[in-house]
Amino acid sequence: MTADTSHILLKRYSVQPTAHRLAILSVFRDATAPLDGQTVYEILLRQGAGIDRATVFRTLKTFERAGLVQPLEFNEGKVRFELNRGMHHHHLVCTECGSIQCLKQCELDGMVESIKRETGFSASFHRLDFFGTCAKCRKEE
Amino acid sequence: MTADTSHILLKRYSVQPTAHRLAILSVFRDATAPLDGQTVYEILLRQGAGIDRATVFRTLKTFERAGLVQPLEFNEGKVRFELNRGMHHHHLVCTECGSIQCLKQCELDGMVESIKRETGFSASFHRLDFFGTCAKCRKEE
DNA sequence: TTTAATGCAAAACCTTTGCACATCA
DNA sequence: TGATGTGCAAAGGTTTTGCATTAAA
Repeated sequence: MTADTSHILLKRYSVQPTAHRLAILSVFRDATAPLDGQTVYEILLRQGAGIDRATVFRTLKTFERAGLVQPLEFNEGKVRFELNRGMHHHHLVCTECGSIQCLKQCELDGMVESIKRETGFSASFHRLDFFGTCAKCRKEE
Repeated sequence: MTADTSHILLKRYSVQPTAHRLAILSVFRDATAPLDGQTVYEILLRQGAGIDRATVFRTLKTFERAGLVQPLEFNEGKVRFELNRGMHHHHLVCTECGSIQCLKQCELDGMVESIKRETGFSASFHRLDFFGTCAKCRKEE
């Protein structure tokens, strides 16, 4: 991913592409798991970016409202975010090592339909996360 | 539900049944939606119970560890809990009025199986919550 | 020039913790 | 008595906010 595509991506989501926002977006593009605000802030500091924590949190809210990232909660007392890469999916959260894997896709469209039919509730999005023990931790026991 | 059955319930979960814990349990039994610690605390104060906030939060952790309640997160910056009434289920969270309904049951056992087969991840529990607009709010628009 | 983004400092909010005292087994 | 629960006060961690300054459209 070049800086150019990041620039275009922000514009597509109607987010003004500043240097800080491009940097934050880049952190998410490099990430292998959803990140919380404090972690994003620390990564940027380590990269030598002079940025304020408040800016990071404000930007995450901006990204969220724009639909660029999705908030996730894994029972940690904080909110993580992940890039909205088009393909909606779910997570496997290992309660031993803390690793978070993504499932390839979501198979709940039928469920959304039947909920609407039966309850009148119109679900615009959903979250499905599995908590348990990952393959690696299972072997180690 | 009598006070007696609450007493027995706590013992069954190996939780020492004190007056405060019975009161907190009773709040959950009367609740129609999952509750966060601060709300439980305020309900108890309104009922005239002299209890400390720390005791409420400590008790919720105790209940959670004992398996008596389940923690839930709905993107609110706080944790809600609901009584573990045996029947595992999911939620419909209205993003307009904030109401939370429960679905009758869960149909994801097959998915848990296929995840284990395909990824080796052993899911001991999961969370599935739908966010959108409830029937009432849809009509009002 | 007019609007939006940022840094700084402070605060808000939810939650946890240390310690002394009270209560239960 | 010995272990556990509780109140009080303080602090921890995450996130938000007001305001002056800076940068962008």
